[in-house]
Amino acid sequence: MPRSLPPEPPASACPHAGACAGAALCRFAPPAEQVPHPVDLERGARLPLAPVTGRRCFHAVRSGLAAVTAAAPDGRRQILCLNGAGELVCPGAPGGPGHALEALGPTRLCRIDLAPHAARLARDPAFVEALFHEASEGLARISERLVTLGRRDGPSRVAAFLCEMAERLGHAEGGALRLALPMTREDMADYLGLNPETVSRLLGRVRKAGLVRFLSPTSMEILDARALADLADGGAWPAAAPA
Amino acid sequence: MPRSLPPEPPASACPHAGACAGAALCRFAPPAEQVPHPVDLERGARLPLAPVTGRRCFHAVRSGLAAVTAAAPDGRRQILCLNGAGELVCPGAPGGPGHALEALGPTRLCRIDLAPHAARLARDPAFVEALFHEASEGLARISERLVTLGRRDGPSRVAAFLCEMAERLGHAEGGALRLALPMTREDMADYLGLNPETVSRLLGRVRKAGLVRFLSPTSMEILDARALADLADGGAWPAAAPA
DNA sequence: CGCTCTATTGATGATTGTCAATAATGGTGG
DNA sequence: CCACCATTATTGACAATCATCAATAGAGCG
Repeated sequence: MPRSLPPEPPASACPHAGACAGAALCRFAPPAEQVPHPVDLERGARLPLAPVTGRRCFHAVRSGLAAVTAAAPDGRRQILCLNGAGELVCPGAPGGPGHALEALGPTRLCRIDLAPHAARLARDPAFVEALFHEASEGLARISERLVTLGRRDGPSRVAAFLCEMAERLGHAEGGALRLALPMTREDMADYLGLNPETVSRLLGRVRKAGLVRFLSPTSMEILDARALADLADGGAWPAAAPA
Repeated sequence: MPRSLPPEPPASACPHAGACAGAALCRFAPPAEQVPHPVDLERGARLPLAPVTGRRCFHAVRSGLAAVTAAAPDGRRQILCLNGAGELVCPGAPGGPGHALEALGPTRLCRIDLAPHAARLARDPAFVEALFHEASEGLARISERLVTLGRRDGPSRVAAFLCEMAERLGHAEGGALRLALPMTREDMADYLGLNPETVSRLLGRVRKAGLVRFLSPTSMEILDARALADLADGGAWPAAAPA
């Protein structure tokens, strides 16, 4: 699995014959441009995010998992947002030095280059409205994350993370909710403002409490989503499961 | 001073005869609407931020200091962004329960209600572009803050905060850079993801190191902006000043 | 002048980070 | 198919940071 691309979602409203998954911006490309521009990245591959190109060239995640990352002053990485299959990488995201779009696993992107049509599109209210809508969504998501990093402790962050990812990327599998996250503990730490050892410890506690079951370090089943949500909201740990 | 409004900046490009300070959106209001809609708030006053109104009704800060706040699951407050005189409260900011625009001191806002013209403006690319531009700016600022909360320790957060506010709200005064912040330690703590006692301690350390001088708890002079910037970027503390 | 809210400071504990060692995983090549 | 290797994950010990509780001091406002 690791060397090959993960499965792709079904075709969507995107005119690129399903090549771009749910890219709200594809429809503004003229028919001649409506062909997929797939970009395959392997884990760790980074695409620089320049402020200029960010408004003319967009990426939709077709499969895999991509992260918009920033560098702290001391060089450490902070993941600003995660985008799974079917999501558009937030337009208006900050670009510049230190910022990049990074693949966390084997990832296929659909590149939407609207630069040749920038002049025309800038006068298309529907296009700019779509742009604003996406930026607005991104703002709402990152605001939620700011609250998480500013006001939640470790257990709450990890629980909230699992809930969020389960909702966005999980899929039912024999009655249980299965979640395959192509992320290392370090990736999670960089997303949550913790360090990898702490993430590992907290995932261990969540496992021992019987809230999740690990099939591998990156694949798990959510056993008690309710308790997880409670924990995310500052609730207490449930008693450890007997088994 | 506390009961009266702080001084206002000079008139800007805003057509409201300088009533709105630098509001990029004012110019889209028809002439009949180009009269000030001042809203005076005293410290602690909160305006609910609904997702719907957020796109039709905007606020520019004419004087004072306003904060977009969110509530953590446990009820604690997290300040998402600060807006001083001359700044437009970020459009596209998330609304909904727990979110509000709160005055941190006596504050006068200029309310820009474009709801009656929403239909027309939605078809004006220049308007939507201005909206996207503002949302994009907000996204860049909040991303920077996410890095701060996720990857900076207390001293670095406080130093970065002082640098940021000095740049945005400070004014030269007899060779020194003076900064009057209408914020309590608790406000700063809610902005920085710390608690008030920690903020107080860290400000004390910054003071003892000779980087700032306090004229009152909310008014200070930046004595060594360079050392402050170094500290914000993870540098070491300079030796304590003799005096 | 006194009152209330805010700020400071101290003592203490909990959480998290750091360093280090071991175990497990996943991929590679024999 | 199995052994090997590099990377990742886990776990422990310890230190540093930050939060909490509490008491005192100071500021702003009536």
